[in-house]
Amino acid sequence: MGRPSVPILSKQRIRDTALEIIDRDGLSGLSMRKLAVALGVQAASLYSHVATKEELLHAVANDLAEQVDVSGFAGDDWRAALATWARSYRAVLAAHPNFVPFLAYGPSRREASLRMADAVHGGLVRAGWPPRYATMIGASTKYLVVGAAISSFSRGFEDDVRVYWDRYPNLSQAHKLRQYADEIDRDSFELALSTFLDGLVELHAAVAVSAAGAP
Amino acid sequence: MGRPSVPILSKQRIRDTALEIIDRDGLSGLSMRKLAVALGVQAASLYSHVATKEELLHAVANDLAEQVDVSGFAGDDWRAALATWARSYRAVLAAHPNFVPFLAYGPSRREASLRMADAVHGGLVRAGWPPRYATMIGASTKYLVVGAAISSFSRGFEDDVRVYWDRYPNLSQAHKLRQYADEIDRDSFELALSTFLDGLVELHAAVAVSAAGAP
DNA sequence: GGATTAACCGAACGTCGTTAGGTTGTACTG
DNA sequence: CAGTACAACCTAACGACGTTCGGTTAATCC
Repeated sequence: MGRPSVPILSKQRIRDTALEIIDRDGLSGLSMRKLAVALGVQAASLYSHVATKEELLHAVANDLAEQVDVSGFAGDDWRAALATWARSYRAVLAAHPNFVPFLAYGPSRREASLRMADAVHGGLVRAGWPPRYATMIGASTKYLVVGAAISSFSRGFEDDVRVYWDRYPNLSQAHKLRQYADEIDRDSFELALSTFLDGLVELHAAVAVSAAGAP
Repeated sequence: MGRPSVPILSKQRIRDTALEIIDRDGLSGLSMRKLAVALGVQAASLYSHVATKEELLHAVANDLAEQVDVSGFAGDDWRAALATWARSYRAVLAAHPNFVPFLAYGPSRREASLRMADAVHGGLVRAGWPPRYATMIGASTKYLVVGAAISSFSRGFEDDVRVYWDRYPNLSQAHKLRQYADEIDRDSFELALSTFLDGLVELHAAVAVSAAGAP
């Protein structure tokens, strides 16, 4: 066959198609061969553009991290910025539930994840939080988001639904159970988030460095 | 050849050895062949005791879930029970960091997980929480625990920060270095947990069903 | 003591990620 | 404008994986 007149592959197209397959067939449903077929190519050809499957997945993760909204940390309302960040983060993960488990392997070497962490930390310090608190708050919020994503979206709610079933016998229709689970998940997340942020507001008054904070 | 005089394998020994390999070599470091070698047996022999590798991993997960302490929910201090549960849950996951990512696939059909969820839910309802709040509080707490476990134990970005720390000025904190990472993780978790629980105490006063709650 | 079953083995199947080496088109060099 | 370099795809194969099939032998049951 040889080289095509116009290139068939590009790193971006490979990443996009990989995410499509993951969304459709699950994380373990993605193989380099299946990905190659979806791109109209042989599996070996992918390795001209991608070093390894794992690197590809990290690149996909990086694309997703880029979609998280950290713009709020440029402003002066740190509570709103945290809330926006957390909800946006969660929304991105919820849009690709099958991919969430991969994030469990940590944000190693992902540019966008580090940029995100940097924006959060900088915004909080600028709002008067001592650096150590800024670090902890960023970590805690991420715990909530990632924990919610993993516990909820990634196919695990089947058994939780059974528990809900016992507690709420009026929900006897299976299709409503799914709806209800989503609602419970969102409400649980919002409960934890708002409780956490409210607590932080009190804490801020006690520990904030006023020099960098209010005008 | 043939059947041994005294059985070499047992389900429990297979599970224990599998967890040992995961702890040592990581989740992807466990293969049925390697597991068989560790047990002094051929790979095919495992399938007399275990239907599939995934089922084996779920069984291991079930063993771990059994170690989580939900005894507090038998008492009448729901806040202490929640705190004990969360810390115990986290400790179990921290003891087997390489296994945490598997939990991302959800606790489907794990008896011990269901028992745990049931104990939590029952304890909270007995303390006067409306069932819907009991469900949400259980979910929220689990978010925190699982999120903390995944974000922290399973390959955090301590090493990478060393690589990137000149490029991201807000991240160049000594807090992120490896020797402080564990401390930061624990403190972040405790910050989120105590803030959450404190918020719940206020909420309890507003929504609790007094009939079932206090004496 | 003969049949059944439990426990392990050897060999194989199909799939996986990945690599080596080929072929052909495009782009640059003299 | 010929020649070379390289880029982008190919075919073929490697070793490891989860799993299955059909043995072989020891314990167990009637």
